[in-house]
Amino acid sequence: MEHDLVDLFGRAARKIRRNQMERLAPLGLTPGQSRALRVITGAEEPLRMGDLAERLDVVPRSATTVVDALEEAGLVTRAPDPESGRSILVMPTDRGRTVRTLMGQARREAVEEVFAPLNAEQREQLRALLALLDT
Amino acid sequence: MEHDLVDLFGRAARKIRRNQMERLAPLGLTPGQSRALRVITGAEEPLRMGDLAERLDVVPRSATTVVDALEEAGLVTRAPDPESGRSILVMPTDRGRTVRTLMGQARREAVEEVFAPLNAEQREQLRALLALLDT
DNA sequence: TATTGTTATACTCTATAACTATA
DNA sequence: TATAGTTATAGAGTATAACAATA
Repeated sequence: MEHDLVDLFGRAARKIRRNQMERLAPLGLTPGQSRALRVITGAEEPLRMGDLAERLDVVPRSATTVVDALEEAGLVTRAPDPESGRSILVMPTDRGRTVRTLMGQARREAVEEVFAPLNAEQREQLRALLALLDT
Repeated sequence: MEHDLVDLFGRAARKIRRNQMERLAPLGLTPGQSRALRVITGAEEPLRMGDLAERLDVVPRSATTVVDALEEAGLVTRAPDPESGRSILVMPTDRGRTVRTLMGQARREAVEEVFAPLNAEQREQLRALLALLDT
């Protein structure tokens, strides 16, 4: 095995990405849209665009693109923030919440497929190590 | 921490990608080009395009793009395979080998920065877990 | 003048499909 | 007809810079 950590990361990331695209396509979602929908439906309060971008770990401009797509698909709506005036709030529609549920199922199947070589203990180990990197 | 394995993977992958782009930019390389140059310079024999694609885990068309860029930068050359006629061999130039060395340095610095939160034992654990996924 | 989000634009990575040349 | 690589094209993700509206 001549692959270093970065290589192995890239290989796993490509595999995950392909799997996600395949599983999410029937729902009309890309992996990035699914991620954003998960954050938006998971938030306790409607999110401002800037906060969404931060949680997604992307620049604000990138959040605009993904919310445009989700809005056009009828899964989220934008509304002016009554408290700010220059902020915009994003919140899920009923359909968005429904799709979010279906998506969760697809996602679990995807995880099961990609991480099949790891047992429960190994997955937890991996999760803990990756969490350390997320700082 | 509300992130699952796939999320954490994505977050780490984005961090690695940003770091690599920054470190490799001074060399005029993208992460994908650097990866290909590493495979090409690391091969014992000149590689056929198809073999390169396979080792990079991409479709042949994607190998064409990256080799185009490396060739234009004077880091690799293409030559017809004397044994096949419809195959094309890719091999590094002297400059390609030089850049490969500089690149190795940049890469080690990048790894050190991104994986700083992990000690040697944890990195080895992570490497082993990721290797299990690479099947 | 600083902040929030968007329009405009570009680049990286990857993929499918159709075509060319060879076998 | 099957294989190797390329041309043509597209879509997903991300980014910087310039701008409008608001504060």
